[in-house]
Amino acid sequence: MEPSRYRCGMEAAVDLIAGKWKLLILYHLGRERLRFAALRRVLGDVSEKVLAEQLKALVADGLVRRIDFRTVPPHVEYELTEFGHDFCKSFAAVCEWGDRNMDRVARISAARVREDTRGGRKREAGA
Amino acid sequence: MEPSRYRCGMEAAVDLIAGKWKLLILYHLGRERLRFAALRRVLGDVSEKVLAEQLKALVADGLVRRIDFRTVPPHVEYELTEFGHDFCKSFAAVCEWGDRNMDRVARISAARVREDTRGGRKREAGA
DNA sequence: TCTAGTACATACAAAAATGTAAGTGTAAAC
DNA sequence: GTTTACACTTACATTTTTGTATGTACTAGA
Repeated sequence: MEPSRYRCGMEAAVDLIAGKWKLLILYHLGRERLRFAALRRVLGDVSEKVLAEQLKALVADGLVRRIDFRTVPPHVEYELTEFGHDFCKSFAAVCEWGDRNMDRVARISAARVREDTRGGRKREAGA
Repeated sequence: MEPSRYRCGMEAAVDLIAGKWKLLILYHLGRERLRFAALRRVLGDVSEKVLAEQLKALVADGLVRRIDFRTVPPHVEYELTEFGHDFCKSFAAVCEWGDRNMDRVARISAARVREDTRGGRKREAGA
């Protein structure tokens, strides 16, 4: 009944950060402890539903800790666990790379959109 | 008409590796130049369609180079560009982290599946 | 001749991720 | 007393991603 063993560490890491928000969430929580609404603001355009789901998953995976002040109206903060911090640190170089190459990546991204906009040309080879 | 600017380098990086295969593809190509079928084998269970799509995107993004020997039957090899290599290097620490924590992550992943199978129960502990 | 292998493309189906809109209960600010 | 804010949840719709099956043009090997 052994679950899937990864072929390399990268597969394990990818398993934890799948999706387009988790890495960003970890990144921001790595810098400061944040409340739900504050986290949403720094992320830009996540819906509440998606953010709640992602956070729940990160908490379940042991990367993030949820701190509930049990007040009303609610006050909840999120922070990284030790495990989460350790993981997050391994992404420091990625973040720096992104900072250095931001403009280039933005151009790549923009070019991608342009490709999509023009109709993709398709060639009919045979009948 | 400036396209969206990223708020941080991490967003830019995420934009390039979105999906669950690209990071793995970059990782493997970072170690050796590979043919399509060989890459598929090291990745494990990608379908040809998906791999072809991902590779096309990576090539379009300038991270991977496609080398076509123009023979028949076809012989094509894929390798990282300089840009791709540079990016890939920034993930070295992530990979190492994954290697060190592989077992723990495997357990987390397994627990996730079990949760899904049984009815999910929720309990929270205060601060 | 039949099979297997190469590197894909294409039509289609299914699954997963994401988004939208509304609701919940309370309380402080206006 | 109405609005705003908090941290969500739920139902639902849409988008994106992933997978399946098949076809292509060709050749080397059995």
